[in-house]
Amino acid sequence: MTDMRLPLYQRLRDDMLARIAAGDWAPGTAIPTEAELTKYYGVAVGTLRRAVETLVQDGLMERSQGRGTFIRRPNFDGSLFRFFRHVDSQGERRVPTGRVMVRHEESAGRRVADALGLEEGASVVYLERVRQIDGQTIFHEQIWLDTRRFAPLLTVDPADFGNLLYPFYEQQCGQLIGAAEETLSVATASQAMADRLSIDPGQPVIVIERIAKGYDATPLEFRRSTGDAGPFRYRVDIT
Amino acid sequence: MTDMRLPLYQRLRDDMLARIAAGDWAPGTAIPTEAELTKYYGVAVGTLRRAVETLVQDGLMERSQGRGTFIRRPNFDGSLFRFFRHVDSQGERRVPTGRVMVRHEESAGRRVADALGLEEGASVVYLERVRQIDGQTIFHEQIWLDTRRFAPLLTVDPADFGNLLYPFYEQQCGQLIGAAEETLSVATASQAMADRLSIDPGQPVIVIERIAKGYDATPLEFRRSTGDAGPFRYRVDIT
DNA sequence: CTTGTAAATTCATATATATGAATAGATGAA
DNA sequence: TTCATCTATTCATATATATGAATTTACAAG
Repeated sequence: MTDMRLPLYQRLRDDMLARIAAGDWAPGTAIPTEAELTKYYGVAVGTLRRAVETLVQDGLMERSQGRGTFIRRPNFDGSLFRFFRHVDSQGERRVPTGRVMVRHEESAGRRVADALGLEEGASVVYLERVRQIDGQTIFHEQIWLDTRRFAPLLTVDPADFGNLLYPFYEQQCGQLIGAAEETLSVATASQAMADRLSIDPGQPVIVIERIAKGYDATPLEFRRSTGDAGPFRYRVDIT
Repeated sequence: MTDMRLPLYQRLRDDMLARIAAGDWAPGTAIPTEAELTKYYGVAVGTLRRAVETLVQDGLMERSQGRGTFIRRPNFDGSLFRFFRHVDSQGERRVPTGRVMVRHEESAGRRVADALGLEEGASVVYLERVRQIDGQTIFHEQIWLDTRRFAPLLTVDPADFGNLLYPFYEQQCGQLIGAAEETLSVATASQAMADRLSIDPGQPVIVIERIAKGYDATPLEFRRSTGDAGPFRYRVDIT
C-alpha cells in the first residue's frame, strides 16, 4: 500500500484519503460500511475506526450512527468571512453575493507562481470579483488559477459564473477544493481600492490571501481579498 | 461520578479534567499510569485511553511512550503574538520583554465587568504594561483582574513583576491560566497610542482583546493589547 | 395513503488481550 | 567516573468480540 514502516491505521488513512482526492469517494456520498472495509482491507474494526477517526477529526468525513460514514463537503463558512457577521433585518446571517467583473488570461508573476507552485511566466486565468451584501461591496477579490487545470473558465460567459466559485470549479473543471490556508494582514487603501470599497483613500483595509488546495494538497487557487478593516473582527481560541 | 447517561469515557474525561482544574494534578507532572488508573476507575484500558486522548486532543495532556502522560503547561506562543516573527540578527525568535508601568485598583466598567463575569463597579486590579523588543515598543497592554482573586498584586512592587505574568499569577495568587480566547480588530491610533508605539496618529493599529480563563473556564484576566498594524501577519488553516 | 411495528443495517461504546517500541533505572565493566 | 547493557516500566499498535443506540427499510393494519 504505502510505506510499511508506518502504523497500519495511518496507511489505511492515507489510502482512504487518496480515494477522496481521486474522486473515487465523492463528497456527500457514503463510504462502504465498517464491515465491508474491514473485510476489504483485512484489518480489525478498531484499526479501521482509528483511521476513520483521524479523517473525521480533519473534517474530511462525518459519521452518523445508524446511517453510515460520509465524505464531507468542505465548508468555507469557517473561513475569515464568518467574522463579518453581516445580518439582515431578521437577524439572519447573510452570505455575500459574488460577481465576476474581469476575466482574462495572463502570465504568472513571482508571487502568483510561488503560491500556485508554477514557473514564473506560466499561463494563469485571472478573475476579478466583487462580493456584496445589499448592493454594498464588502470585498474586492483577485483570483489566479493554473490555465492547464482551469481553461474551461476562459470560454464561459463571466455572467454565468455562479454565486459561489468552488462548486463551479468542480462542475466545469473537475477540480475539488478540499482545504485552504489564509493569511491576514492590514494595509491602507489605494485610491482605486477606496473607490471600490466606498471608503476614503488611506483608510486601513484587511487583506486576506488564500491558497486553496485539492484533497491531495496541490495548490489550485490563489486569491487576494481586500475589504474595509473597520467592521472586521477575528476570534481565536488558545489552549 | 457525574451524569450516568453520559458515556463512560466522557465521565472519565470530566473527572480527570476536574482533577487538573483543582490543581490535584499539576501542570508539568505525570498522571498515574494506565495500569493504576484502570484499576482505580475500574475500567478497561481502551476506555481510559479514549478519555485521555480527548484531553490530549484539547492540549491539556501530553503522552510520551515509555515515560508516561503529563499535564501540559499551556503555551501562549500559540497566540496571535507568534505572527510577529520578530527575529534577532542570528535569525532567532525573540520573546518581547514585558514591563508593568501602571498598577492600581479601580472599579470595573461595563466592558471589563462583562469580560470577567463581574458586576459593573466591582473592584478590579488594573495594570498597564509595555512589551518591547530591542527597546522598541511592540505592544501596549491594559490588563484587568478580579481584585478578590488577585489582591496580592496590589502590594507587590511593580518592578518585581516578572517578564511573564502568568507564572507570576500562579506563584503570587494561586491562579492557573489554562486557556484563552482572543479577538482581533483594527483601529486607528490615538495621539497617545501613536506616541507609545512610535507611529503616526491615525495609523492603523491591531487591537487584541484576550479573555484568559482557568482550567474550569472561569474568566480570570481581561487584556487589551494594541500594536502597530504594519508588520502584523496572521495565518489560519481551513478544512 | 398514513401510521405503527418489526427487522436489518450501521455506527457507538466497552472489554479483554497480546505484542512492540521508547524510556528510565540499575548493574557492572573499563 | 563513564559507558554499555540488561531489565522493568509505560505508552503505542493491533485484534477480537459483545452489547447498545440510531436509522432505514419493509410491511401490515387501519
